[in-house]
Amino acid sequence: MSDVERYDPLAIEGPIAQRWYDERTYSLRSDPDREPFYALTMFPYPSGDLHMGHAEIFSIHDALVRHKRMQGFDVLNPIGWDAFGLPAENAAKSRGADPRAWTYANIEEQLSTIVRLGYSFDWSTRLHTCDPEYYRWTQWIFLELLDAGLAYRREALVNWCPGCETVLANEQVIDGRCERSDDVVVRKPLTQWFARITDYADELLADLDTIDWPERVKLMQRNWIGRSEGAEITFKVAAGSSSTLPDTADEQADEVVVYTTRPDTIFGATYFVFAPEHPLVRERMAGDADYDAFLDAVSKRSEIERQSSSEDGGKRGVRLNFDLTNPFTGEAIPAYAADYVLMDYGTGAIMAVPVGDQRDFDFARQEGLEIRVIIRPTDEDGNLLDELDADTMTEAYTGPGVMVNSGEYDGLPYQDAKAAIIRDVEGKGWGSAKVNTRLRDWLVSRQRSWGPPVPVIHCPSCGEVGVPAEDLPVALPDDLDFSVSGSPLAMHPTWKHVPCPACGSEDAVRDTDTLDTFVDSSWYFLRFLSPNDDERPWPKDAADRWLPVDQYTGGVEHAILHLLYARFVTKALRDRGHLSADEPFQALLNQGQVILNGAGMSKSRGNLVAPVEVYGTYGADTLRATMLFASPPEDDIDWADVSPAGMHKWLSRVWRLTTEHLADPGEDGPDAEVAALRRETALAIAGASDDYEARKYNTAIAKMMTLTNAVMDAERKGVGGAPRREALETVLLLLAPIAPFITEELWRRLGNDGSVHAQRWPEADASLLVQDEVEMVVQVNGKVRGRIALPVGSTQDAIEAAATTDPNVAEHLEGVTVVKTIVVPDKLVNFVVRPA
RNA sequence: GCGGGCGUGGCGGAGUCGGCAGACGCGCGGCACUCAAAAUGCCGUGGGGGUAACCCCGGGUGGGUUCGAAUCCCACCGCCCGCACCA
Repeated sequence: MSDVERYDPLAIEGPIAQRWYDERTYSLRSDPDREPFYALTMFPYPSGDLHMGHAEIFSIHDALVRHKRMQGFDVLNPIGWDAFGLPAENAAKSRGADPRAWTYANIEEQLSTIVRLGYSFDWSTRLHTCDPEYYRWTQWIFLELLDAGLAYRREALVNWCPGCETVLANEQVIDGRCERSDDVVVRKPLTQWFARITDYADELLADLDTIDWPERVKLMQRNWIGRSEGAEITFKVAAGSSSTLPDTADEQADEVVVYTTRPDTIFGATYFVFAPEHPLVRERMAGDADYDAFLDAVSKRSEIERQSSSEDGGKRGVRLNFDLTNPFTGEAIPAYAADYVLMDYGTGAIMAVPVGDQRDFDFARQEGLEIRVIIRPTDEDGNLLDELDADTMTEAYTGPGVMVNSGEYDGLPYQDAKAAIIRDVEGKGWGSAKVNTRLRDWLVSRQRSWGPPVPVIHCPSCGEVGVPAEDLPVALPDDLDFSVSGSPLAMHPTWKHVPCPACGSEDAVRDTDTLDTFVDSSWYFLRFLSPNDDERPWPKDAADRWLPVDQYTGGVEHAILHLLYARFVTKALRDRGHLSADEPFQALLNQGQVILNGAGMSKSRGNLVAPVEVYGTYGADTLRATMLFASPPEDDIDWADVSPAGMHKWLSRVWRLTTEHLADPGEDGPDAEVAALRRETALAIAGASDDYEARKYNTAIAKMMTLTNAVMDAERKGVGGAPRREALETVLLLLAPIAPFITEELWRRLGNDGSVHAQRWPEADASLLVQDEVEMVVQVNGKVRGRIALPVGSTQDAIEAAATTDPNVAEHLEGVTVVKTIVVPDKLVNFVVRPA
């Protein structure tokens, strides 16, 4: 044993990695005869060196990619960096670093680790979103949206993060806090750029059914879109309302539209609620001290406080100085303003039905308002249940029922009443059916400066003018002062002053906001199709060949943000004629996290395990294989539970078995043992192939381990020569996508031509998989009492006969009566007995 | 509160069209090699009983369906994730 070379991964891996990089070994062949396969992993943000999370996702992704290549696919496997964003700017602010230099230094560091770990990206596709050659086209996409009417600027109550000094999209606010900095977000009225993602809400919802994504991600998107069907109904301000205003308000102001998903409950609307900031309320309550105090209190409260007030059930509101008329009952009902109605959903006003809505119920109880029963509960089948009692009920009733106290609708099941009332509302001109979504338009502008400038010029006479395509990119100046508070770009002394492209006015200024990083990443998978093309963002025929991405891998943290935006941008670009795909990513895999002792690894916790600690000791193959063997890709990996040392031991065994075989191939050995090993080889191929298809790399590795165990077992029984070589080569082929270095090195040492990674994926010899004899289990009353060996396809009679000859089975059949015999061919036989 | 998912050895996990529970590995114990250790290899390893053949128990808990349940159904317990006043 001492005469063969030991497995020394640190010696063999580096040179191979460097060669793959230098020779661009994995650059796309783009062979039209091969079936295309677009494999994409979420491109990294260059925050520093690669961490364990990157290593895991890349290890999963690379196993998939290398397997697909061996299967003969023309694999597009690009890599780039999501290189714009706030950390670079923060580094500039806190330590005076140049954001560009900081970013590129981090990219180089990550790149060298990626190369070292043997991930087979196509380096010719490399891009960075902060390069002018890239963001030129990000700006072009914004102008496409602008031209299509899908980008617009308006004032809105938006989320402002004081820490980041910028606005945020709704999707970036988690529990009232900034998803980046964790600062409490405040609501401010500001004029901002939005993308009209709500135009695509229905399609974004419907097309979820066409893509192969984890159900929970699809569910999260469905919930986020939040589609609901209901009606908009107009309520009039009641005549004789105690308005303190002179009766000069125009007619429009005397009507209020509400959105409701339960028009059927309108006879139970006993009061009315406006959002505190509702314009009609502002107008009619102007000068009212109580209202002003209320509005002031509400606007000062953060989202967090609003939520905590909902937890204790408290809702704050004030009675307004007018009533509204319920169009169906003709009754005047009191109007309130309350913080539980939101200005930016529906119409900012609701009809309150306390009997059927928990929030309305809570508020009614709190304010002593009438709760009117207009529904008689039923079960799912329409059978009547006990009547509700407004005085004693403790919560709203939201289940099925039939209408009562609802005029001509009495007796109708609630769904029928909903349809009938919507019909009548439309007939009488009081409103119409309406679909609403929770999804709001995507706020894309940011008051930061390490991002693509919004390519718009504001002209005093022409208004908002898109920068002409030939003037792109609108480049960032090199001399931004990041030490200022606020936006460095806006503070720059000269940059924003340009003549208007339309009229030439010298008073025009550039928009000084930048586009959010999620705009950069909403289309990068398209730029990968022709990253160096300076004529166009991508060729349409390439998009049609490669899209949608066949397999996308990445973290579930992007379940809504990035994935929703990319879907929207894809659909918008499709409608502009730039591509044909309806969806960007056909299949999605969310890998689990790498954690330590049950807690996420993070710098702040101080529990980071750096990849280099593993590959610096055991090599990249061990790091990669350890991650894949630990669990299925979707599951979290607790680094405290895994054993790189154990994986290294097995890889060393593969090395030793192969090098020992080379040193002394030996003879084939006894026929029966040769047959057994060849069968194990075929089983490993069949099993591992299925596992690769199911992306269960942990069990695929287990099958390779079983085969190496079989090789050692066979060796003890005198098997060497060709059968052993075949088994060992099989291990190398099956392992190549997971541990690319050791397999490459051993494949070469075995004297084979070419790279192991250029081989065809092995196919199992089907004739070796079929057996002519099977072991069957014999049960008595469902308990295993024996095993018998029988030819495959034995008849029931033969099986029963053989089963009863087993001594232990016979013993259990003694003194009892067999009442039934269950035979599952080639699997088991079960005698059902009872005492005689 | 609403929605979704998951509970299998000391550990990671296999097995889930109902049909041999615990593949594979880690850890642990024993043995071989060695002066010794490391490395490597071999044997064992869910719990209990038995010299053994074997027997009993065992899949979060409790029920149910079935010849047969980790797998299907119901209830409960625990954990994880998402959403959270969206009318």
